Amino acid sequence: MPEGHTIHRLAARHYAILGGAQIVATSPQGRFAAGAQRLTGATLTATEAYGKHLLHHYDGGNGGGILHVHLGLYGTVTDGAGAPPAPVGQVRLRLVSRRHWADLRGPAACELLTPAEVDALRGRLGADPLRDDADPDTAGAKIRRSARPLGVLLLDQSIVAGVGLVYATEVLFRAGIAPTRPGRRLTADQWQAIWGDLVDLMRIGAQLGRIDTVREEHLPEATGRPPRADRHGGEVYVYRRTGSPCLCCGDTVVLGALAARNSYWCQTCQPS
DNA sequence: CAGATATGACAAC
DNA sequence: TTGTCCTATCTGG
Repeated sequence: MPEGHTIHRLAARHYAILGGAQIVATSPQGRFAAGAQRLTGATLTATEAYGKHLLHHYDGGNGGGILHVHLGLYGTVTDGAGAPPAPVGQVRLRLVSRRHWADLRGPAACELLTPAEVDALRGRLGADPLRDDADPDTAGAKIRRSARPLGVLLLDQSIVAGVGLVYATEVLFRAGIAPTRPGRRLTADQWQAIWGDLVDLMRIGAQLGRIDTVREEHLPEATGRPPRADRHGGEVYVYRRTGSPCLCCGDTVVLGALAARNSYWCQTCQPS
């Protein structure tokens, strides 16, 4: 779940259900007890997302502050209306207002930051396709200057913030470029196309709440193949489809390893 | 029920 | 590059 679209969606969702309300925070698991204590009685005044980082701004209470959450690989958030249910599993943080509740499990980061620390966090993040203040030109310059493979560069959060393995994999398929190609072999036009596609895809992802990258016009007409639900919830061309036929040309999707992370591509549709 | 797996990131060799 | 963090879910026996 947790690529940038999920985090932006959570920021909006949390403001919708908890914004402007006084919060009672607890840490049923215990690992964020001190932080929950500080948030209790505070009002959630704003939420925002930078890449894969979620921020809640709290005023008042026992100190308030800025809550920083990074879901990492396993983190999840659930929420609901009315009184919260008995905690199930390892709930790091539970936020409760008069009308709603939200539970956080398994985050890589759950901490309170000062404004200066938030500035530092922003400073080490690159262009976020889901933010209006993104600077794609700087990101493009870094990529087109690098010898590292595109499959690695697109995952570098200091270059592009919020893109994860699924979006990086799929946007390169849609661009017809192998993830092994060095960044410096990318033309300015190709970067523009990739950036624009990331903006489109991630906006759709934030709206739908899942990653869906397959375009009807790409599919072989004759098959009439129904959408294939993948574990991450949407439909994709090559992500985690190792050994299966490419949806466009029928060639076998291959799996590689770039900088200790998997990469998937079609060697026919995506020449190096 | 044990084991493998996962959309991430960082430290340590 | 490898190991570690952290949790839920899915797989096979």
